[in-house]
Amino acid sequence: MTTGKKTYQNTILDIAEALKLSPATISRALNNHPYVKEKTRNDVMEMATKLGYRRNQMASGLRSNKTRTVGLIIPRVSMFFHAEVITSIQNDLYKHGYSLIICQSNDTVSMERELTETLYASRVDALIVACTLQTVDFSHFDKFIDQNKPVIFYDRVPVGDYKATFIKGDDFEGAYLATNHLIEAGCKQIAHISGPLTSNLYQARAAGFLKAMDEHGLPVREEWIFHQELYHENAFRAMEKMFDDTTRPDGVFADNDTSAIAAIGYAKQNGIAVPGELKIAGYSNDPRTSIITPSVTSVEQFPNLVGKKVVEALVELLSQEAEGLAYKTEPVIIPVELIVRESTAIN
Amino acid sequence: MTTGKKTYQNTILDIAEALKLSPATISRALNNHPYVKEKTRNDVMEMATKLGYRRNQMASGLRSNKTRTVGLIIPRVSMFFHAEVITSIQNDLYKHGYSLIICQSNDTVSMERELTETLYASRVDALIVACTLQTVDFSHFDKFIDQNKPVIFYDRVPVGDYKATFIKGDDFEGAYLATNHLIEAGCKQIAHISGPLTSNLYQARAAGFLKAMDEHGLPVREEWIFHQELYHENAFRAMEKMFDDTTRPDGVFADNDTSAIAAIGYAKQNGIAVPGELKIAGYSNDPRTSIITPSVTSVEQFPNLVGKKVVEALVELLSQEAEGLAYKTEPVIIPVELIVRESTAIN
DNA sequence: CTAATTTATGAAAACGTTTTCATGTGACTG
DNA sequence: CAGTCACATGAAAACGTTTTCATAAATTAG
Repeated sequence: MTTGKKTYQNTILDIAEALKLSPATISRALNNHPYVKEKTRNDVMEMATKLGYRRNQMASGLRSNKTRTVGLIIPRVSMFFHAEVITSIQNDLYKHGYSLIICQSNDTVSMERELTETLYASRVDALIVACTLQTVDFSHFDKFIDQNKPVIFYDRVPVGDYKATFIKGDDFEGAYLATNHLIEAGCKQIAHISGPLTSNLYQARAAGFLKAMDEHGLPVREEWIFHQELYHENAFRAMEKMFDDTTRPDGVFADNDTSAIAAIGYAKQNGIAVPGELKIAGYSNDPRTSIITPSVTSVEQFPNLVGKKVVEALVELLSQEAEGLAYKTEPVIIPVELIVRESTAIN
Repeated sequence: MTTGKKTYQNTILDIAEALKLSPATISRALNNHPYVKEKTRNDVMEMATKLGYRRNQMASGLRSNKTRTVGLIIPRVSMFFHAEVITSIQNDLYKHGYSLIICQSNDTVSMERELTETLYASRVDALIVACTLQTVDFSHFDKFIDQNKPVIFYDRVPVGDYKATFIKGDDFEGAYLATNHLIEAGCKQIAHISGPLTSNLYQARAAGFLKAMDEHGLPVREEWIFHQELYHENAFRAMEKMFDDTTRPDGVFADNDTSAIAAIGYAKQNGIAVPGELKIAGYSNDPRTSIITPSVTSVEQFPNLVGKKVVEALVELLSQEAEGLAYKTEPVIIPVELIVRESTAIN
């Protein structure tokens, strides 16, 4: 090798030089600009692949102020529902030429804040967020909103007004369906293991639960309504409390499947027959629900559909761009479906 | 507002102007360059937060040829093992100031190729890969290797020599332990539901299985060794084949838990007692294994440890950088542990 | 007290694109 | 056939940093 040129890293200038054209033309050819001759475009494309050229996103992003990258903040990738949503989002987004930076807040507000900053520094074109259960102040997202960069919330969304796009499940309906189903299966004394009321999810589910109870004129026992982090141990302890009494529930509606599974576990350990003495329903249709014995009735949330809708909205917002309004005024509501299994069978 | 300046997007120049300093000094202050007065640094920091300044990664990356971003390619985020690994990687990486771009190959080679190109275009500083089960040609990663950018493979790694860093589980040992355990529990006729032999994983596990069988002088029936995609239906069909015969296996070692669970399902449907007539062991210690009845013996792979080791190696490689060799010559082997449950209990 | 060195800052170039503006074709219009 | 207009290209500026080089100020050495 005589000319001591750099070994790899081919740029637009290398193509320009090779073809005796200006870098401007190369750029235009690569970006499908209309004013470039068919032949020129072909030449450029050919030379580009020949030289193994790859656009430098840094340079491109700096100049055009677009990164073709979207940031995603979720509590944890290892939660079944979110894992499915991500898979769907990432695959769909890729088809539209966008990359995804996935970040986990570990369900803490401070981390969510930091990540928002980091993603802002990376100048992502948009943000997709399933926020923390404790997030009630959303000002850390203002930076994006102010710059007209779309922010899409899914599943866990801000309550109240906010200049962002909302894609959410029909949590009210889900809870209503499940509770109704328990009642129709014969339950008269139903407990509700729910999450923190800071989140829209559990507000809606609590309401759905109460509506069903109310419609059937069933009394609601305050001590049987739990608002707590939906961990296995918490649910187990809730069960202990409920059953440490002479009047016992004959139905439990849990706001996630981990809690429902914990309830099943408690029942097994204490010789309580499910569904004979106690019926249990969960939420999310986690794969575990169909495997455990007895299998657990649960509410399907269609994570793939959620992902699809998120990307749909995003692509629309990113394409119109200039025309103000970087958000959709109406929330998209994803339907739910009750999957009935053994844990709520009629005796 | 009289001066029609841009509303947000504060840059280093804005700080410079506000403090009557040059942009160079601001940059140095922000990057902890030694030659900057204590007071100056403080002033800069203060003004930076006051103006809500955030470094523009595009510009920074373009100039310094560093993005502080790492690319990750995995088959699917929704696989339990990988979800756990990602969580661990992402959290650890974040502590070192790196972001992660997560991509899914959907376990297809062509997608893996494309994603590698995309991540190259984004000029990520390094690549973490759990490759496809069918990836036998690794030339698409050469672009990174040639430019001395670290490539770290975990779990599914290239067989043979390749200038990259390997973090892998002790698959041979895992299979050996599981098979041994089945034998010691009394099994004499053991089947093996394994994955495609293109992958290092299943080569090693096949070998471990055979070693254990051999050591105990047990015969291996060719028709009971399956190399196939490890899906539920495939495993179910394998079970049908095995049990459609007069001589039936009394033990099944499956290379993942989905297959083991399918085996349990088949046994349940056909009235075969587990562990009475048939003992079953799986691989990965998926949460489902401890929930199903009977619970399934499985091999724990310590995904968190895998993630930790990946980041450890990466940070080391990225820090030495200049000193050639962007890979570790010795693979890191993550130990495994057999988790014994009901499905292999002695009768 | 001067010379050499270290510390602190600024000016300006550089990174690889995209985009505005200018310019030159050739084709169409009236 | 002159004037307008769509097409095709190039020159050069711009994006916001980092970094090299130069220089000034402060410190140390001799």
